[in-house]
Parts: sequence; structure tokens; C-alpha cells
Amino acid sequence: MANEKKIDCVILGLLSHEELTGYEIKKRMDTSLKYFWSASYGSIYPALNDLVHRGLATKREDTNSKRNKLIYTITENGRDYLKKWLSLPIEKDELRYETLLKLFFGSEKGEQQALNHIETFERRIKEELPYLLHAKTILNENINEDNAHKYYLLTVEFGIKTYQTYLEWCKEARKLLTGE
Amino acid sequence: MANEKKIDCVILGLLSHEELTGYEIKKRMDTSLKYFWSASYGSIYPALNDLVHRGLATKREDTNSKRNKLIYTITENGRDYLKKWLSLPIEKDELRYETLLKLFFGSEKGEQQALNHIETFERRIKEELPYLLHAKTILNENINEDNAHKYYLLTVEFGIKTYQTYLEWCKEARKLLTGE
DNA sequence: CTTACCATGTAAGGCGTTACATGATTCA
DNA sequence: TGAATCATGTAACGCCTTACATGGTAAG
Repeated sequence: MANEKKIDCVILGLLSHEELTGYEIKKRMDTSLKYFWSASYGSIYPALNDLVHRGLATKREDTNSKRNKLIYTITENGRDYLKKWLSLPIEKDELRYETLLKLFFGSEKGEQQALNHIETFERRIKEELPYLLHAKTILNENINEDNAHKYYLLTVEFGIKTYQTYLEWCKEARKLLTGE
Repeated sequence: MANEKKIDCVILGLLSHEELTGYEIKKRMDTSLKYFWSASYGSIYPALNDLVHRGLATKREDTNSKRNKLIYTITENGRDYLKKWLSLPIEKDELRYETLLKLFFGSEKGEQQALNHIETFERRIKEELPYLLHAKTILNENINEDNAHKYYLLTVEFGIKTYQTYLEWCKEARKLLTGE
């Protein structure tokens, strides 16, 4: 019963709120979750079929839509499975910061190269931050409408705080490199 | 020439400062690099042999030691390869925060579960932070001895700042959950 | 003398991405 | 009518971890 695959848990987590198609699941990943998790179609669609085979979700065709939509619904077993996973202690948080890796070895190529990488990093963070701030506003406006909003806000707040810290670090890093 | 494997680049990066054995490389990963990168023996040893076959490193036995050490040295080609990789734009920084994933879906199990996960997260960060602070002290003391220290400091500073922010977030998160 | 650590490696398997393949629908 | 987006999936392949396998040395 152990060894829960993360992709299964993410999908069940999303399905625990609402019925979704594979395509919609991917969209949720690319917007709400992308700050701390990601997945591709190549892992989502096979996982969905697998969940159905294991009785953790059901699949049905959407008869209302003109499109060939396949709508997935979580089952009671699926909900139990999700809850069990949520109760297990967190194993590990994994980071793979290519930016920090290149900076760590930065002395080999020198200051200008490092400054370039910091700038790229800064630009990307500055591009993303507004979306997080917007999400915070929206969630605060509807915080009492849905109990889940409180939990979403937790992760958004995490993103905002860390992103702001990243931006501060960028300034300091530049100082340190150019000789404060 | 493209598609540089990260494991090769990390190893070459470490070898660019000093000759190392596979075992020592693993140790560097588990101390200096573990805050933003990781690798296992199962990827390190095969990668080392591969680097030798490609002429990016050389291997020799350590005759001074009583142990069966195999010492790896970066070649000029290896150094060029590393420099080239360092010059390429950063593709992506990847995070997989199991903690945030479980919090995002936290409403399914409720407040107490979420608080537990936050506490575990906080404890781990508090355990790690002293090592980063210590590293900063050491690096600042010897900042002029080695040009590379400045670059190491950059990444240590990143770690310290983000870890401190994580701890602040933990407080806020608790408030938000227990109803500030 | 035994525990902890040094030291190197392989094999199996898991997990995931990328690229491909296909086609419908909506909107300008 | 053409581009963008909706929508589902597979196949090949890459990369990595886990677990296994083996043995030497240092220190108490």
C-alpha cells in the first residue's frame, strides 16, 4: 500500500475538488501548481487510465460538449487513498536550481557570466510574481466561500515570500560580485 | 554538442577546483551542493567513467594511499566543456515541494494535518540553517584566498535568505490556519 | 574485534519528458 | 480559411535512484 506515486496523488488531489478532463488537469498544473510541481501529458494520461483501473477514479464521456471530452471523477476509494497519502509524513522536498549550480562554479567563467545568469533569474521571477500577487487578491476576496481557499492561500503566500526574497538576493548578489 | 548532461557538468565543476575521487565527489554533493542539487553513486560512478572515455577527465590510481582510490582530474577539453555549459542560458530551475503539494490539498484532511506538515518542514529548516550560517562565516574569513569563494558565498547567501523566509512563512501559515 | 567509515561499482527498475500522431472546434 | 486552442494519447528514450555486491581501513 506504500510507495504512492506523486502523479497519482496530484491528480486525485485536483479531482477531489471537481471533475476534470486530462487536459484541464494539465492546465491546473501549469497555472496553480507550477510554482512547486509540474507534469506533462505523457505522465498525466497514462496515470488517469491507471487510476480508473485501480478503482480510484471513474471515467465518462462528456455528452454535453461537442468535443471528445473524457471527464474523470474521484471515487470513495480514491478519496481514501488521497487522505492516506496526505497523512503520511513528507519524504523530501527536491530542488534542482540550475541557476545556483552555474553560480557555484561561476569562478571558471567570471563575473560577467554570473551577472547574466542572475539577471535572467531576476527577470523570470519578476514576470511570475504578479500572477502570485493576483492569486492572493482573488483568494482573499473569496476566502470564506470555499474551505480549500485557505490552503491555496498558504502556498501562494509561500511563493510570494520566497520570490520577494529571491529579488532581494539578486540585488545583494550583484553587489557582492561587482564589489559592494 | 548540445544537451549537456547535468551530472557531467556538476562533476566537471567540482573537478575544476581540485582532483577528486568518486567518493569525495559524492561528499561534496551531500554537503556544499545538497541545498540545490543532489546525485547518487549510481549516477556519479558511471558518469566519471564516461567522462574519461570522452577525454574530459583522466583517471589514475592513488599510490600514496593504502586505499583503492581512483583519482579523477579534469582535462583541458573538460574545462572547455564546462566553460561552454556555464555560458549557455539557464534552461530551468525545478522544484518539487512535496510539502506545498500536501498543503495545497490540505482541506481534504484538515487543519491539524497541515500544521503537522508545517512543523516538520520548520524543524528540517531549523536543523539545516546553522550549517549554512557556519559556511558563510568560514567563506567570509577566507574570501580573498580563493576567487571561487565569492561564488560559493553567493549560493550560501541564497540558502540563508530563503531558509529565513521559510521560517517566517511557517509562522504566518500557522496564524492563517488557526485563525489569526 | 567490531563498528563506522572509506571506496567502487552494477543491475533492475521506476519515473518522467520529448516528440510524435491525430483530429475537432473556435475565433478573427 | 487559417491560426490558436481544445483534446487525447503513445513510443522511445533518458536519466536517476534503490538495492545489491564487495572489500579495505581506522579507531575505540
